[in-house]
Amino acid sequence: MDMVQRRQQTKKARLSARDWADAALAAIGEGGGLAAVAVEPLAARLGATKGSFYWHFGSREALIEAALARWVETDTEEIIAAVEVEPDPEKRLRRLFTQVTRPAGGDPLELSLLASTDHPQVAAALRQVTERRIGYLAGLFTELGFPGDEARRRGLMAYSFYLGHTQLGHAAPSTLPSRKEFPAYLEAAMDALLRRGPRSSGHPSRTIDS
Amino acid sequence: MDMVQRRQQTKKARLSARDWADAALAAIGEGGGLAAVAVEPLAARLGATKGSFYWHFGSREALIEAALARWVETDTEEIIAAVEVEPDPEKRLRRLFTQVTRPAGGDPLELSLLASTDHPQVAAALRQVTERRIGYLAGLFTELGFPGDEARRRGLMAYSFYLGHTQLGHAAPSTLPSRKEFPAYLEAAMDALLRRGPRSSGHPSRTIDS
DNA sequence: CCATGTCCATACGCTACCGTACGGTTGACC
DNA sequence: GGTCAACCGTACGGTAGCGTATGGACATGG
Repeated sequence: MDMVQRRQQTKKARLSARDWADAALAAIGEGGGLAAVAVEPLAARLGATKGSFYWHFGSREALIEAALARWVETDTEEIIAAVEVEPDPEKRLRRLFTQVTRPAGGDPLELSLLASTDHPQVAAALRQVTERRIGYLAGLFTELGFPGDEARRRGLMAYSFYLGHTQLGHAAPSTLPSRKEFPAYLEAAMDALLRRGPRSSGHPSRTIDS
Repeated sequence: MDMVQRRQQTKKARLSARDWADAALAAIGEGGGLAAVAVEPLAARLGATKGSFYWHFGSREALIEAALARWVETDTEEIIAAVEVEPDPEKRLRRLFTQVTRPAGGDPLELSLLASTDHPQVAAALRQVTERRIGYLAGLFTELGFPGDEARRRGLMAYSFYLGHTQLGHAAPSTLPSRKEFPAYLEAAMDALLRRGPRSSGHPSRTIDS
């Protein structure tokens, strides 16, 4: 009847602040957006009570802040790092997009955060990762030989496309191409983003081959 | 001191169901998303009480439904109609995007709805306008001479771009081009969407890895 | 074996909101 | 000028969540 037994059976392990932060992120991802970060439901989910929570955190806001901090550093950098192994920048871009845009779905956590911009902490976190990502993309296009302005523009277009696609996958998945048509769709998008051409000087009439 | 005075001073006009629906939409647009549709705050805003509300509507859900219905038919169709006066499809596309993507901001109402997809009614309304808009865009690209598949793809890309841009304008406006750089940015985007190239059918040339 | 700091449960008050009950007002029409 | 239905205010009960108070339980070092 001692504690060793109880720990094994009922996993009554003590909770850490990180446990709460992770639970908060999980809850956000599962639905309801930021509103899902509610102390009492989370406590129930963890098999604990508010008593535990208010020992680790001073308030709900503090939990949100901790969870967001965790998200900012884990989410974006991991993907970038995973893609950086590829030396060729064009292949890197393609790999990035095949990895990050799926025929349906998309990261629900990120979606929920995008949907909670009215909260100042979330807005700040979002600005941070957005700038990081667009910066990375712009760098990619620079590597591909585009001049500064144009690289930035294309980075923006690429990220806008990603954002919109993610949004679509969540709000109207039926409009997205099926799994079979998807490669052609992605290829068309990459094509539009990568093509070089004589713009800004006249009509976009001529089609430039490579 | 009598009622005539009061009516003139304090505009104590009776409220209609539409007044409530409009107030609901306004509240959504101003912040908080769907959560801003709360009976008691709306009542205060209208200078009335719940007693009035529950005479016109059976529940908060009924109000949401009414407000969404109103939004669906007014918002999308108006813009399409306004743009349809232009006969040339390419100019129509450009006009559409210059009208709908601004250097910052974007329709806050639409943003808030996008952020409330967890609510089933909102999800349905969103699906409806999304399909309508993508369909319209695809039709535009068909008019421009693209074959069916490709037109649909470009319509999707165009709408994804729009969605992402709107999202960016709300979540990280500082990343968007300034008012001065904006025309060039939009032009680059139109250019990417409109250019015809050697990849519409068959295999994706040799740009793909291997 | 007991003392102390760590961790947690229980119980409580507070606020914001939904929905209901019911009585009062207003205005059109007879 | 009375009547009836449309319209609205007030008062109430119910729920969900935040934050606080307080008394344990449990481990660990003395």
